[in-house]
Amino acid sequence: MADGTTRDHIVKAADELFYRQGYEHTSFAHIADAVGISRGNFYHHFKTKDDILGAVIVERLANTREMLAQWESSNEHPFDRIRAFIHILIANRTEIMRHGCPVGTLCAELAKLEHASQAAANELFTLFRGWLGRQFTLLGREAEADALAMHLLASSQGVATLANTFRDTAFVEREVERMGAWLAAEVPQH
Amino acid sequence: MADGTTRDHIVKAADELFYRQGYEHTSFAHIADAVGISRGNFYHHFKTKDDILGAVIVERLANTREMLAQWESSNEHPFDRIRAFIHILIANRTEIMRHGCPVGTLCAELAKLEHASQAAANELFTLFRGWLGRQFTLLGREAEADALAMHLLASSQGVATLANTFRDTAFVEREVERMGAWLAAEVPQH
DNA sequence: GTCTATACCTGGATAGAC
DNA sequence: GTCTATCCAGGTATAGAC
Repeated sequence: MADGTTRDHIVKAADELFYRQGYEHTSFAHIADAVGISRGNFYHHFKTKDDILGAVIVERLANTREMLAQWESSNEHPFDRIRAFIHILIANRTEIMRHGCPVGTLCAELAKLEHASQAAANELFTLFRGWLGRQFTLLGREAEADALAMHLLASSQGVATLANTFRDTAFVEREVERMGAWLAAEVPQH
Repeated sequence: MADGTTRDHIVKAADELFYRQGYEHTSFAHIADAVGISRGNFYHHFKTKDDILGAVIVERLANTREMLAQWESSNEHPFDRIRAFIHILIANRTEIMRHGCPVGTLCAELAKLEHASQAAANELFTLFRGWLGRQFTLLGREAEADALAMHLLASSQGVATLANTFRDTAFVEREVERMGAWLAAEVPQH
């Protein structure tokens, strides 16, 4: 997202507000206040609120792809790449304890709304799933790569949900430790 | 909930709709249609929409306590009781794949809304947490009982979230299998 | 490209008849 | 205890001036 344009500011503000407050609960007034524009001005940039959500998801997909590429380029060994994935629970723990996982909570909300952008949002999970699966394949676990990827995704989602409910830092650290041990046991050839 | 009264019907319908559509997305019109009463009639039974949510949570807490007592009375050994907990992922898999876990998704939504009933909803998780912890204590894992309970809760939440996203029955069965294996490894003295 | 003003609707909530 | 009628706030969306 090239910084500067009003459209970009709208997407950025909407992204944060959708994460913190939920999509449905966030009104144009909220976004307008955050960006510092008038409500009427939205419709020069987007036709509907759903369009803003669509742009937010496109933005998140791009950011996610970039993050995965980053983890890949800065970690030679797939084992360390997967550890980088696990580590986001620690790196983002403050935000996760406050608002949950941005991917999981968005997909859950859109599922309840039976929203048209549900499939697009689910693609966020699919990105992680595919990427993790490829790392497990590289580690010689080709046959179970997808199952291992799904298990790791599920583990991180569960930690995020309970971290959000109980706001317990020690719990998050303990579970991250456990996930690291699980990973080491699954790919001992490291 | 004694069957029969209009108030009970409202709570029951609201419970289901809050689960399927989310709390905020469910309007009085939705509930009125489901129960077959007029909108104005609500206010004879409840002062506000929040009051309906409060009644729904009270109802869910009672049902949960009953379910836990049931698992306890119909399973002599704590190991089997914990297995009963894990098994709800299988028993309720159709609903979970459609709408997620009723506890996890409600707590997540209320957290985003910063809703006054957040603490009451979180108590649902606390019921499971305490009950599971007591079972692990009975199994001789007193020191780590709460951590084991939290881990199991997190596992089931993660499975529910991804089941909701990907609607994959095989995934749920695989993860339940895995949870059973984990349990057997944690309490081998069974 | 941004603003103000406003239309239109939905949703929660109230009043009062029956 | 249930209904109809209605109020009011807030939310999305539009029109049109600047």
